[in-house]
Amino acid sequence: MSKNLTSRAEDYSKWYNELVIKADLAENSAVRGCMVIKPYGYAIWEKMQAELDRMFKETGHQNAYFPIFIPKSLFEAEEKNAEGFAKECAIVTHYRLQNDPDRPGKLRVDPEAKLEEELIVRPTSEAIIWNTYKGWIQSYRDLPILINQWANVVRWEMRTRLFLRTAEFLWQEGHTAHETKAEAIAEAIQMNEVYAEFAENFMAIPVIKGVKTESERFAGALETYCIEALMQDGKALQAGTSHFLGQNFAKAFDVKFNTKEGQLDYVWATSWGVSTRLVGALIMTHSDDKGLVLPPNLAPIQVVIVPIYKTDEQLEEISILAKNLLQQFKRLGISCKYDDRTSQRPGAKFAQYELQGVPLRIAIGPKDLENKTVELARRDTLTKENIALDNLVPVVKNLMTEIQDALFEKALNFRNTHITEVHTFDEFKHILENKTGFVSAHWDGTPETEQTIKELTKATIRCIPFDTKNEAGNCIYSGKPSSKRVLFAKAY
RNA sequence: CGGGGUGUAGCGUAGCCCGGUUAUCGCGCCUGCUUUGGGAGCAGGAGGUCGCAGGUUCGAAUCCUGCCACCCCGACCA
Repeated sequence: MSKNLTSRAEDYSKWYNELVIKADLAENSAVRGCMVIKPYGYAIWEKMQAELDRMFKETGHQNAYFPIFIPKSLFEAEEKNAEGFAKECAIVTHYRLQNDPDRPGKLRVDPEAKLEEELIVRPTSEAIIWNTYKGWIQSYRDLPILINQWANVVRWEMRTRLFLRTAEFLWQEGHTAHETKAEAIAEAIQMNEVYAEFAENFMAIPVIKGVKTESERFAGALETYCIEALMQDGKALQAGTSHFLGQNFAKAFDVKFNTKEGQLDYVWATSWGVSTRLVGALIMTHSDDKGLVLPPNLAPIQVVIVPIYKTDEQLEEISILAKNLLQQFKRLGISCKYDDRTSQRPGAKFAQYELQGVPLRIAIGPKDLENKTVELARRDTLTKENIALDNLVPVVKNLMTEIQDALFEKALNFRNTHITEVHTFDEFKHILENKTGFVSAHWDGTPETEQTIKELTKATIRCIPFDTKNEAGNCIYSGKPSSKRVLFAKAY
C-alpha cells in the first residue's frame, strides 16, 4: 500500500479525480468546493440510492420533496439548529439581474429586486419540513409521518475536502413525526441500524454503532446515533447519523396533536441522513494502488470481458463466445460489459478496469478458444486463473458473493486490529501518533475534558458504542471515575 | 482571515537564481504502416495570451511592483 494513496483524502483524489468525480474548481470562486460527478461515479451513487430507497420503503417510509429555499424566519425558528448552521449558509437576497450601465455587456444585480425576506439555501431541511408538517398534523390518527427526501444541500464550509466535505452535496434526509417519545427513539435507532446494515452488507464497510457525545450532537437534537467507519489511513469517518429530536422542532413550529386521551401534545421527531460522503468512504476503505476496488453489490459493471486476438477472424469467433456469455450473465442478474474497442490494446484495458474497480475480468484469446477456457482475474486479490468454459458461469456467480464477503472481512480485520485499549494519557497520545485508528479509553463524561483532549491531540470522541460493557475505570485525562470506555480517533 | 507554496499546450512539466536564436520534454490528440495473452513501435503532424496588468531594459517566461487564481497547513466543520 503506497503511502501516497492512503495518507490523506486529498491523495486519493489525485487519480480518482480523473476517473470518477472531479471537483470543478471553476473560474468563479463561488462554486469552489462543489463537485462534478462523472457518469461512472454517479452510477455508483445510483446503486447506493436504489438499495437505501428499498430499505427505507421496507421500513414503511415514503419519498417526498420540499423546496430548496427556506425563508430566514422559518430557518431561525429552532434556535439551536439555526445557530449550528448559521456560519455556513448561502443566502439569496435578490431575484433579478439587469444590464450594468457602467460596464457594457455585463450584468449586475438589480438593486430594485431585493427580496422582502432573505432565503436560505437549505443546509438541511428540518425547518421547512416541520413548517409543512404543522399543516398536516392535527390528530394522533395523522401519525406517524415517515418521510424521506432525496435532495442536494449546500453548506458553505470554510474549507472543503473532495468527497468528504463539499460545498454542495447529494443526500437523503428522513424526517419523521411520532406520537410518543419511545416511538421516536425507536425510529431513530432503527434507521441507524438500517445505515449500519447498508454499510456492512452492501458497501462492505464495517461500522461501529453508537451515540454521539453532547458536543458532537446534531444542532437541535437530544440524541444523535451514528455509524463510524475507519479509513485505511487510520482516520475515522462519520458515515451516517440518525437523530432523536425530541419535541424541539414541534415546539419551534407549533406542531401539536390531539392524543387518544383528548389532550393536546407536541409531536416527537427524528431525522436521519447519509450523503455522497459514502462514496468517499468507499474509496478510502477498499482502494489500492491500482485504483478503486468495488464490492460487487456496488459495481456498475461486475464483469468485463476483454478479447485478445491477432486477426479479424479470431475477434469474430471470440465475440460470438463473449456475447453468449453476456447473455448468460445477464440472465443471472450480473451486470457485464464486453469491451471490443479496437482503439485500445488488452493491457490498457486491463489497467483501465482495475482503475475502475470492476470486480471480475475475463480475458478470451486464441489459446482459450483452443482449450475451451478463459482467464478469470479478481480485482480484490489481483489473482488470475484459467477456468474451463463449462464451469465459468457458476464460478462467476459464486465469486460475486465471495468477493463481497472477502472485502468486508479484510476491512473488518483492519478495523478490529486498529481499536486499541489504553490506560494512560501518554499511551493514548502514543497510539494516536503512531498506530492510529480508534482508541478505546475511559472518559469522565464532561465536555470540558473532551474539549481539552481535542485541543491537545486533535482526537475527538467518535462515539459511545452500543456494545460497550460496563467497566469501572478512571478518565484517561482527568483521572475521575468512569463506568465505560468510549472511542476516540482523529477524524475527517 | 493568518503561515507556506504554485501558476508555461487538454494533462504533467524543464527553463527563472545568473534576461539574449524559433520556449523544453513526456502523456494525450491527428495521419499512415506494423502490431495485439499486462498500459504498443516507428515515421510524420496539429496544438502556446509563459495567470493578469503595469514597470525596468536594445531585448522579459526569467528582474521589479500590484492584482488574480489554485494547492497545502491552521482557524471552521453534524
